[in-house]
Amino acid sequence: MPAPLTEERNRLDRAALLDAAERLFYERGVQAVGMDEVRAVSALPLKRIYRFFPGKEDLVVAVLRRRDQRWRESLAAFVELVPDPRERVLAVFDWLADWFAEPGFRGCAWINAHGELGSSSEAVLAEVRSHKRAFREQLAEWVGATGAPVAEQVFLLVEGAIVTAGISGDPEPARHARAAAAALLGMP
Amino acid sequence: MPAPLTEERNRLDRAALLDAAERLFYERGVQAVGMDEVRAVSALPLKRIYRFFPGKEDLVVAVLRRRDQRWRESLAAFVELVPDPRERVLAVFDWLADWFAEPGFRGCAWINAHGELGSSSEAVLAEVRSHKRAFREQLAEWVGATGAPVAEQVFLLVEGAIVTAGISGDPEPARHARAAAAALLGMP
DNA sequence: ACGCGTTGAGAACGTGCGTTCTCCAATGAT
DNA sequence: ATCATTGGAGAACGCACGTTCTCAACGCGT
Repeated sequence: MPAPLTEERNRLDRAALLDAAERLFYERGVQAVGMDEVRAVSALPLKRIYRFFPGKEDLVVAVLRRRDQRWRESLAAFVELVPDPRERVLAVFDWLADWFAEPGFRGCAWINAHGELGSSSEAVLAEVRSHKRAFREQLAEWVGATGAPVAEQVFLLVEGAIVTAGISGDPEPARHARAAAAALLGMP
Repeated sequence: MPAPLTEERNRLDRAALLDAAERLFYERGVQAVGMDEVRAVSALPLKRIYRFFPGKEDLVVAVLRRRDQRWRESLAAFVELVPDPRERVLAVFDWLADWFAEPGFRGCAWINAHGELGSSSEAVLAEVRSHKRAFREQLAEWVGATGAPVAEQVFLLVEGAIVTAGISGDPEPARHARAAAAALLGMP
């Protein structure tokens, strides 16, 4: 019964591949990273990489999709510890502040991918829009629970904060966006 | 005295080159456009292009710099027609709404360039930061004139609206951001 | 122990990039 | 008219990419 062993190894290697690709793509951009570098960092034969994903575009999409899961789950796990609806919305910005302060933070992976590939890869564009839609709905539920009809506005603050922190390299936008969200929620 | 004629032709050709490059880079991304395509669209010999700009990176920076001038001047000309300070700030979002609705709108050229080249080109990164700083200061003056200390928050709303409109292809974020700005300015 | 199908490691391939070089026509001074 | 110099048009170069191919080593059923 080597079959289960093979499957287990597949799972691990696939994860290692996505780890390597995600790190490289996020740090340096998709087009600036060659498949050979992905191979070197993942320590997987090129042949096996192309068995997992038939082309680079598929790898990019898979990276974004897995990151979407992790990113939104991590955010949800953090903010849902906060019981009060309005404080819960503000906790989103506390989570952002922690994220912005992480070493190697370089803005939103989906926005970056959109700028780089949004016009040339239909699949990447769809994945970016899917992530943004999912996050927007997630956020809209939390904001909706406060009773204030400002979900879209809070979403724009989050997006602005991520982009600005990514470009400036400064986590400060999280605090300003938090203050703005508090005002919109009627918390003086 | 062919010198003045030559200079005039240089000015025109340089403008045609920047026009071609700006259109191509914005529509399809910088890395997706080859210098040969810039040559074809600008109808200039490659040799002359490389006389104007020693490398593609210099061309990219020049495109961003000229666009920054045009973009901020156009915005200022629009909003400074409005005398009332608070209405003037809201006019920024009306200008954004018009921009978002233009055919071929594909988000913020500087944010896109940052996602694509921010980690590999120091010169592009500096140009992007310079544009964002200049715009932020411009906006801070207009917001400052209202007396409300919310310049940074309004800036984040603008950035969020641009990014979101660029990804979704929908100009609606301008209206939501406008409503949020009005609330922050204390306009019920 | 022994074939035999599968895998790993990396060379090879075709393509397209940014950049430079070649060559010839046009121009302007003598 | 001639000749030196410039500038245009595009071929050529070197390189790096995504992808595919080669071939030796290995594992497993018999």
